[in-house]
Amino acid sequence: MSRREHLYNLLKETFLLLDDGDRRLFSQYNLSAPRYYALVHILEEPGISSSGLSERLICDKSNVTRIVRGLEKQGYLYRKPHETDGRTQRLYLTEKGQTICLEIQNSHHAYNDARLMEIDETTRDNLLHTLSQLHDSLQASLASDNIPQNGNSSQ
Amino acid sequence: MSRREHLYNLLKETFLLLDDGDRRLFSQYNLSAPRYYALVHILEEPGISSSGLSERLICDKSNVTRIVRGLEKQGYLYRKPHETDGRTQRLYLTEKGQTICLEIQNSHHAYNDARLMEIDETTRDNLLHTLSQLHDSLQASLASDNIPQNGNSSQ
DNA sequence: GTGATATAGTTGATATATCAACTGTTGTCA
DNA sequence: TGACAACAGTTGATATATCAACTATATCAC
Repeated sequence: MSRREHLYNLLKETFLLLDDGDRRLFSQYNLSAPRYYALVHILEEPGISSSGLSERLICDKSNVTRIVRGLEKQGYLYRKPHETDGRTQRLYLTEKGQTICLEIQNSHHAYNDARLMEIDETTRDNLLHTLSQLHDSLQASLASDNIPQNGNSSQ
Repeated sequence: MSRREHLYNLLKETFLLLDDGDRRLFSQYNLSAPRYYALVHILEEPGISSSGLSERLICDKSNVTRIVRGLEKQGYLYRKPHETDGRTQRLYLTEKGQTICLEIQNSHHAYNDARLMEIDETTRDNLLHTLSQLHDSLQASLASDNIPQNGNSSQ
């Protein structure tokens, strides 16, 4: 396996490890990751619309419809029609929703601290720096739509 | 935002950029990432069982049932009952399946080379090294089931 | 050999994700 | 003002993912 292929696999696996830990953490509170992040965004911007939320969650708005419905059923948020725009609904956390969101935020931060404190500070700074470079370069390459084309588009 | 929180977000975003590029690449061939990786594993180990495949894909075997069904419908694989074990089915790629899998593998490798060649070699080696440390440390921490417990399991 | 147990694979329920199509509302502009 | 485009949100179809429950076969223990 080439060095670059190795780096690719390492990045994916490292993410999956982080993600798996997150999933386990959130599930202790009977929440999925998407539902938790929806709560966080509404906490940061009470009254946000579904469209606004879909931009922040970087997902389709139809997905937000369903996530919001679930959180509403759990009693963590409620909707109010927009004062002037009849198309829009504003999203707010209930008290229960605020409480649980803050609680999970705390334990998530603590968890991240614990997980990422295992490696020493020099390594961490180093990683931060080099990863930033890769991140920016990937972002630039995606923005320029730099995906290899295949000639014979096999259906 | 703390340095550790920053590193966490950076890792997630970098992965998402890689993943988004992958998704776009595979979709040029009318395949999803899970279907593509299923093909790769069957190519590497012809005759593998669904259970074996679910271990390699790290997902539930019921998920494999559905992915295999889709690939069968696309004409990329076929099943044969196991010679001695009546419970097991063996999975094989059709010629069409082999062809497309090899084709995508090539363009995926080329794509990875291109994406990851943007950063210079020193940075890449450095990243590889530090990321390895983090990866191993995360793996160890997950293995020891090191997830913060919440006292009041709010349901 | 038979009875308990484990394994392989499927199905059903549900959540998440996308895309396409649709309903209403708002905004534009001629 | 009245047609038309843009936008907000929902629903339906489909794919992916999990878990629980089930069938059928295999294996182990006695």
